Amino acid sequence: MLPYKELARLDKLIHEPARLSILTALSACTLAEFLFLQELTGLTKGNLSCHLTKLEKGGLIAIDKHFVRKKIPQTTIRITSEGKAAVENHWNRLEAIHEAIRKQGANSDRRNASGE
Amino acid sequence: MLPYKELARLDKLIHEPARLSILTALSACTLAEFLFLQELTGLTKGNLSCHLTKLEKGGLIAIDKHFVRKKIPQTTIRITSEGKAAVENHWNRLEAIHEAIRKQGANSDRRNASGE
DNA sequence: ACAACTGGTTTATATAACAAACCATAATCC
DNA sequence: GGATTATGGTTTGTTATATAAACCAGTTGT
Repeated sequence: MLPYKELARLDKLIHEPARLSILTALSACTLAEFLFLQELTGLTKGNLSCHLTKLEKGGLIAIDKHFVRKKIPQTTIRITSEGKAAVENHWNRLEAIHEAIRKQGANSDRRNASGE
Repeated sequence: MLPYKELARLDKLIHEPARLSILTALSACTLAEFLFLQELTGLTKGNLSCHLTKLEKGGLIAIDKHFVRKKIPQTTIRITSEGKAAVENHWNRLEAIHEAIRKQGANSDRRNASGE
């Protein structure tokens, strides 16, 4: 596909900054606690909670809500294999698109679609 | 700043896929016609129009609406110097963040904030 | 004259992001 | 032992956003 079109059509579930941060962070951990993830990303709890829900619905992460010693609530998150593949793929595509544009972009100084 | 925080706080005016595509395309042209930009990015007219308005309000692009031979309406767009700097900076930051995470991310497999 | 096309803009809607308020339990203080 | 604060989040509400669909003025074709 043309690089600019590909760029314009990037998956926004993954591309959104907060979620890209979450997913990339999770790619580097086997398991992350909610509060750890909050500190890493700097997001508010409410915000993080919403983004996690969205990512879980998309099948990119798995959320486990449990209690420590049957008392203290604790939410742990891990990335799914699909999630991991999706983030890696996203970063690779970003890089590839940017590279493609850098190479061919120099001689694309046309003002209209027909090249008139 | 910590790379995950920086990632989560990226400027969304620039980062949004359609606008990143528009800005990156404009960086490679001295001037672009509306329809040319539409073909490059694959966006609908209405959608493109809205994104352009937003980018203009942000001072990243300049829009010139005029008539060809006093008859045919034509909208041409060029990127401002601030806009050009902002997109280049955005791509550079994305790359730098990704690189930083790749380097230090390997040993960040901690489950909680305190490193307990 | 009427239909269809150009080159867009405006409007409407559905979704999104985010902050603020909330809630249950637990530990702390007096 | 009652109130107070802290922990670990979730729910709710507001505002902004992205997108499609409808529209519009002018022009060209028949």
